[in-house]
Amino acid sequence: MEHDEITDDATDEDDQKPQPSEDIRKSGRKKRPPASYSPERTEIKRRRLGEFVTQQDIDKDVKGEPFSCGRCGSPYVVNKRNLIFVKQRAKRASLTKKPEPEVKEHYLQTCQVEAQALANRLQKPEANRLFCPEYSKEPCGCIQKYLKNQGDPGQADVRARELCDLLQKALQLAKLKFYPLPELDSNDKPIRKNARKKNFVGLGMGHKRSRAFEAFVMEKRQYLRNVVKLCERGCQKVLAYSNNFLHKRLRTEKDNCRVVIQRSKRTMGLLTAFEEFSKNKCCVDNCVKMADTHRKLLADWRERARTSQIEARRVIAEMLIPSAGCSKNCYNFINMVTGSSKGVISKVSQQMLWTGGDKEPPVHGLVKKANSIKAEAHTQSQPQPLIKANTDVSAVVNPSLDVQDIYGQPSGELEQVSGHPEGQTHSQPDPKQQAVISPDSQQQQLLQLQQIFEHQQQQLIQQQLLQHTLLNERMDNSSCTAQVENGGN
DNA sequence: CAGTTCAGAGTATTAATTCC
DNA sequence: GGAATTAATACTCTGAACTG
Repeated sequence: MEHDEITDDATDEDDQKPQPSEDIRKSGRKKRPPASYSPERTEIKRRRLGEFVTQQDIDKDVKGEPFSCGRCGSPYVVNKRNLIFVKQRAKRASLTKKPEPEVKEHYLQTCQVEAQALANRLQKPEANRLFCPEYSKEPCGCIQKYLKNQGDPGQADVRARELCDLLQKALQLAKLKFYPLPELDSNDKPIRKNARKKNFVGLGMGHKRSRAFEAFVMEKRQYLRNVVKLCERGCQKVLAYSNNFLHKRLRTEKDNCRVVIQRSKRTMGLLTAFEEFSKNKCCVDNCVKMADTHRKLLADWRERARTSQIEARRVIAEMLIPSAGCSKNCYNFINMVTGSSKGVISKVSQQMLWTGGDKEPPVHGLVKKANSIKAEAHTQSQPQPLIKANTDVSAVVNPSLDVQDIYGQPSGELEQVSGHPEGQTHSQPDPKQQAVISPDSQQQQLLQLQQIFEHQQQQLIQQQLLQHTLLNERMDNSSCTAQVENGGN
């Protein structure tokens, strides 16, 4: 009876043992083989998990030659599963790469020709804007599809006229400004000089769009998105507004940006109330019980997560801090509290693992890029000795180089394994940027980086030793089993 | 249950431009 | 020169479906 209640994990362990003979109890039920709680697994299961277990596997996987760690002598490269993921990802990325510029260009030209033909047919010049330019992996063409393929084909021009009317109205309203325009003469010049100044034109010097345009865009955008089913770029084409028009934070507005971001339950205030938490099941540890005991903490976490994406990541990181060994809040619970998706939680979790518990989120890629461009420009204007010192620094502190050398892996394939993931880059300042940092702080940073690197290396070595030990145990066991079997035969 | 994948959507940045 | 606008681009997040 107790055996039947053993968890799946335990069952997994059970079927790893060789089963010499199927003993039958008096009751007629099969006798279960003795359960082992060691981390052994069956050949099939081990292969499914992507672990490398045989000598054959070892020989195959490292450049076709037997691998041996320069420090600990382990024949393993950290974790083959990660290697496989990296390879698969690289393979998939190559399959889903962006279209060639010529292909995209050709697509846009075709769109323009078709739209021009439509404009001629309708005798509305504005209609030459009526096409969707979006082309990331595949052409979107939402506007074209709506005009050609949806509903009665005979009504295509009716639908085109409808979109064209919206476009005309949008273009008309787009000319209006937030501030009253001065009266113009026949040459489109203000009748009175400095007329705008007298009307007290505020920030933006009269560029700001009118409320009428804003209201029109907001209303019709909903219709185009929800009813006509156009993509965002398609809506922008029809309603003559830009990406920034929606998202740019204006200094002259209280709410900053015009669009209400409706991207998550969190921002929409649709998260589960704390009172309801205990009614939901999250995991075996029942993390949701915290809603009864630590409600203030949860409320604080939720409030912080609501403020920004970056803060949300910090909160997730805090929630992922292990307590009592490796026990930590489950993904479902974190999702309930913060509203963040599993993908993000998973990313943060990985970053925490890679960095040994660094809670700070990585710098946004564009900021990183912009900084490196600025630093590069700055470096070029710096005196030569500083640049040289900088180069040395990069050579010393770049763990990926060293680790890759140790493992003898081809570059690019081990970036995840090498303890130098994307998420970690924030804690390691761009070497190029260090050109502008004083020598003292540079030395301090260098010291910190070296400590981080040493810590990572220790972790890797520990992992390898563990795997080595496990393999030896397995090989011992399997050789024993083989001997027993041979003896039996 | 932890983690991955992927399409679609949102976000952040640059560079050019306009206007005063 | 400063504050607004734009398009283009690249990056990140969400959420559902899926895997092991």
